[in-house]
Amino acid sequence: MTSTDAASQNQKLLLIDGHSLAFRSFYGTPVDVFVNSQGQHTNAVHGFLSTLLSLIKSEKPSHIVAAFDLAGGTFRTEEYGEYKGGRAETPQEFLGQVELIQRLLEQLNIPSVTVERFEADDIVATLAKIGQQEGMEVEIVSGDRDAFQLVNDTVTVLYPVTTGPSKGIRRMDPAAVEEKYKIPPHLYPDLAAITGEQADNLPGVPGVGPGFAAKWINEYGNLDGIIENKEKIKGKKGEALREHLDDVLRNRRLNRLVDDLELPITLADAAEFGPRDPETLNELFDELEFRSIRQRLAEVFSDLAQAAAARIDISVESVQTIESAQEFSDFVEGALAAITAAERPVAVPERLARALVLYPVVDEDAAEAGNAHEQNLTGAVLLGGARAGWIKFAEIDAATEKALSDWLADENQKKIVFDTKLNVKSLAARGFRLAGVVEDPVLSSYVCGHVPSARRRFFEAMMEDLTDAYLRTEFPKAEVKESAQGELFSLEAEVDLEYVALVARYIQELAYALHADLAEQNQLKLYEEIELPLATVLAQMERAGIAVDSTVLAELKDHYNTFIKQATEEAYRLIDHEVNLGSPKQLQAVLFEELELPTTRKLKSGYSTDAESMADLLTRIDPDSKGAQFLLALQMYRDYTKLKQTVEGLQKATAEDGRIHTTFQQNVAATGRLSSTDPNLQNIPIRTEEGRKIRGAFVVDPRTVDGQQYSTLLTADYSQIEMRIMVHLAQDEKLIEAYESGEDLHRFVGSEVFGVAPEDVTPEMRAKVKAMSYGLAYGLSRFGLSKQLGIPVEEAAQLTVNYFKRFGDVGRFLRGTLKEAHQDGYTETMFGRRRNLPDLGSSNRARREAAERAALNAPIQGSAADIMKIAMINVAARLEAEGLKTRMLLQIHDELILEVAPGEEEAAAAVLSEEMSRAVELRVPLDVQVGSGTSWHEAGH
DNA sequence: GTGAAGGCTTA
DNA sequence: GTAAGCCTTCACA
Repeated sequence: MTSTDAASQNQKLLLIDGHSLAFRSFYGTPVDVFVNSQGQHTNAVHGFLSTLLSLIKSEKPSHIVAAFDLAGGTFRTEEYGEYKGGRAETPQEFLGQVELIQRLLEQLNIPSVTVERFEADDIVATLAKIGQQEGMEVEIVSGDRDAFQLVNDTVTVLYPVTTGPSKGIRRMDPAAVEEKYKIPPHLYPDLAAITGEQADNLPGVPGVGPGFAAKWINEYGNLDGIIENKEKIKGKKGEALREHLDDVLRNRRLNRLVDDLELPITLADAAEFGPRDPETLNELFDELEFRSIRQRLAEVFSDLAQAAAARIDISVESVQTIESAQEFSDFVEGALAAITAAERPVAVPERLARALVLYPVVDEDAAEAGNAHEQNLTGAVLLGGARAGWIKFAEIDAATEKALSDWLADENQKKIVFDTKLNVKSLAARGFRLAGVVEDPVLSSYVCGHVPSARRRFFEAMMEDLTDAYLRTEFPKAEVKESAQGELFSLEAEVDLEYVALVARYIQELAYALHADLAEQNQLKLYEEIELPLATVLAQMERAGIAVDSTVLAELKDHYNTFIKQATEEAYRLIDHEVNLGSPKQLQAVLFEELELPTTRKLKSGYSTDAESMADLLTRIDPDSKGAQFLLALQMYRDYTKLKQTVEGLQKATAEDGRIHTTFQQNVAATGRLSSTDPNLQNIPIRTEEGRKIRGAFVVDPRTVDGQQYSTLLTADYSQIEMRIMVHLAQDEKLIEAYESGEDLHRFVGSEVFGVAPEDVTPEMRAKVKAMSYGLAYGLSRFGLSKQLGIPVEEAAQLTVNYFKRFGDVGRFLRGTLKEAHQDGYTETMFGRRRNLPDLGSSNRARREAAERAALNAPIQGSAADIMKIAMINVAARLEAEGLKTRMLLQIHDELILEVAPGEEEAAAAVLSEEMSRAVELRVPLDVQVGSGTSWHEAGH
């Protein structure tokens, strides 16, 4: 193979018929969504760029050229005045968009070629020929069928289909053309000459379509052959052909593409595409008011840049074992100096230029034996650049431990830590305090929109996913070898130093890439002022846990069990046999076959047996019937089984210290909320009296631990925080006033919507507007509202109309939120937290509408989450600053639970309610309700 | 053992 | 209609 062959081997030339793609994009992208504030429509520009980016990503061209038509005549109009005549006038909204596309292409360094008196097609044909001669693969993006004549083994036409079900790019290779037209591509112009081309205003032979044209071509070889044998063609169609032969010949002259034009560019000019100057490009995007697509563009081109650059090895140079205080300080100094010296794929962000990776290493054996909520540490890896140090806790003297301890607690010694919350806990268990964490990939990736799926929340999976996404390489997995017995076991019992140091190096490179992404997305503030400090607060809460009274739990379990037994026996008696009441499948057989009850809503297989369906069934059947009695027994069985399971879960989760230590997930909820697992303490029952009893088992710790006692539990919750945020964001003066006056909001809204005095608002009216108001924050539809309230859809629709008539600002706010979300592809909370919603662009209606509801809710729910997080940080800081021993234990979205030290009751209540209500200043007051008692049940009253 | 389906709890 | 987590059953490895 010669060197030229090698060079051209992977070269691919992408040719774009600019006007054609612009037009296709115009009709394939909603026109009313893409308008900038100057009133310039930009939908064609957006669609064009979007297609271009997908093509660059999927086709990986080495060269790109766009060809455009010029205004004014071409050699074709000179020959035939009506060529392309009779077209509808260009839509008003399309005007100016081609110029914008050309400016965009210029910024992307993609040549836009025009030639006087010729069309874009001719330029494309010329370039296709040149590319082919150079041995390149050629792909032509064009919605003009004339381009099909260029198709051969190395030239493909990518034909955009912008509407209909088969939306996307159709790849027209020789086989595809032949399949569609039953003739080889080079004969396509012969066929088109006969049938004519409506789009070009070229009439063909009347009554002859592509079927007959193809038949003739196959019979006589080509158009010339047909003309030679024209007398042999019989019937009306033969007659019509002979009559319109001049048209056919003219069509054939006009649809022949010219492939030997003189062009103002060479192929070399097409090879250097990519953003020219980020600032100018951003200015153009600002002008277009495009947001989300910038990210896509950056991704596409950073992929290219990374693929083009030689892959940089992520490796560790040396691992030094640190055994003395002197070695420790020498190492820290050396590692800090090594940061900038190391070779790496990503530049070091300035804020991380003097930060070392801290990677505490878990003792696997001890971890399995000990309790799960704290890891047992065997030592720690420190790393700067490619230099690693290893400190084994068991093998250092007091002076070394002191040096390490001081370094960990010094907030001026900056650290990069993967999972701050976990490591603050683990280090605390060993008596170390951790401060100065400036980067945590768990949190930065979350803020950047990376929400790990439930199954990929563990360390290795996250490292794999983030390494793939940000470093474009593979994360090396821990080695697992087979033992002689064939069992799999990890070799990490004896710490594999080389490996853990390498992991630290990957954490470092991820930190750099993620931190840069944070800065780019303008989210450093949210990250540094909320998420990072919150991690330490949460670590303290998890470490504290909440005390439970195991006697109460045991009694509750017995209590619930008696009802379960009663319900089970009653159910069996009614149907004369046993059945597993926990099995929906078996229940279906009993209810709908044996008892022949009316059917409920359909599921994938069978009919629903859920509580709502059962309640509905009860209203439809004779209350004295066997069926009704069975349903009542089932309801009781379900209610009490659920409660018993909850109690059992809590019993299992109670640690040796008599407390339950939940884990707060800080990086899994799409809106910015926390979640709680192992066990979930955010869904402890409250709505029924029987369920509420479980809250009585959560108590203030009766014991004295390390000389510390506690006297009460203190709870505080925000009242109607999401409604208040909606009113604030919508700036609805009437609702703001209602909140300021301290009036019952739903009563006020009810009086407005139903046009009665506030005192005349009935409970039904109040319930309706309350559901409506909350529905708004959930992106409600009139169908959802009608179902919720059990009223006809028309009444729900009328209610909505009346609501927005009175509170127009709320409607405007919601519409504006949706429009912005569509434009940007994401929503933002008051503090700039983003939620990406790629499904807003889905062609699947159900998915799109679900994304729209999420878009309406995310800014509201997310802002509430932000506010609570700020309050938590401030509460923790105030408690510490005032030297109080009172501590925070739980957060349940809009509620905080504190354990109060004796004598601090008043001070703690003041701190809590003050910090919660002043976490943010809104146009409406943030009411906080406080309660206290010796149990959660009592405090919640 | 694993994963989906169905069901239920919270804010 | 939003956002979560956890339980049991059942079919499949």
